[in-house]
Amino acid sequence: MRAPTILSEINHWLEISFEGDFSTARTFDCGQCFRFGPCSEEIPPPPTGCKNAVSGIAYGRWVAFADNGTHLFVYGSPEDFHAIWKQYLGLDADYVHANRQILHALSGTSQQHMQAALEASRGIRILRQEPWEALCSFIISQNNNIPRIRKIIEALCRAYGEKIPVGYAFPTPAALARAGQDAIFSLGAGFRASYIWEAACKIACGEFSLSQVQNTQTYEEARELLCSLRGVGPKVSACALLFGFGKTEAFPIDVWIQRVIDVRFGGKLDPTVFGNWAGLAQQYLFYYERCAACQ
DNA sequence: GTCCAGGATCGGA
DNA sequence: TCCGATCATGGA
Repeated sequence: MRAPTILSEINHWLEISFEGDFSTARTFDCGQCFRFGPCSEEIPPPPTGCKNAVSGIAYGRWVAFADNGTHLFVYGSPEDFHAIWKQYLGLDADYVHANRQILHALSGTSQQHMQAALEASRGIRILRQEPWEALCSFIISQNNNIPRIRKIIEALCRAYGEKIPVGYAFPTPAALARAGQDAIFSLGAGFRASYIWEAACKIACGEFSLSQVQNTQTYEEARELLCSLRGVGPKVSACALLFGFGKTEAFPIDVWIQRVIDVRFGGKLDPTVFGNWAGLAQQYLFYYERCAACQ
């Protein structure tokens, strides 16, 4: 595939050329990350033709993204684009191939449903988030709704994240370990506070290694490691591995995905048919089903 | 007041 | 192994 390249730079907006599709709105509104929203900061507007600019914080940096349907625009330095955002946005992965693989894994009505899901979700990319942020975020997500997940995460960042030029970084495990379980509870985390605090303590003191999860030989091994943490089960571990560890074969099954499988795939869908891109197929189905529910 | 939210844990059958 | 209750909280 053709490597993503910077075409121009105007008012700190980098214009990026890349292969495949990219939708800013869908990528940041499909429930995989919780720290991005409509760009309200006073910065130069993105070049003409752009809509749905979003901004947020990842890897300890404030950043904004926008697109005009064909090109992507990144508000940041070329150095950060190559060092961080290229990978973060999945521009280094072959989505043309991925989409083909996902569709060809199915046939008949199953393939038609997947085709519809892909069209509805076109341009969604699986973000490569920081492992701890993804793990912690999806621990918070359990039996919770997205607006409140965002609210709890923002409270955590404001209270225990490092202050950066615009906003706050996601708090480190050490910072949350020091904060204590009661403090995390008081920010609105509810029964999840003990899960967050215990995981933070184990990581901070070295009893649990995120890099060991990253470097396991098999996916199953990584999943078992994460599930050894209290408050981390099949769904949370799969989301963390997919969005935080770049393990795109993960296929998180929540109530929405289970509904898709029951209603559109006759009650059974084997994720392994999508190979290394099961997670992307899952995200298409998730967005598709949630959109259908909104209309 | 009731129900639900990108679930996981625990106790009892 | 399976199943239901329970876990905080806030918005609909």
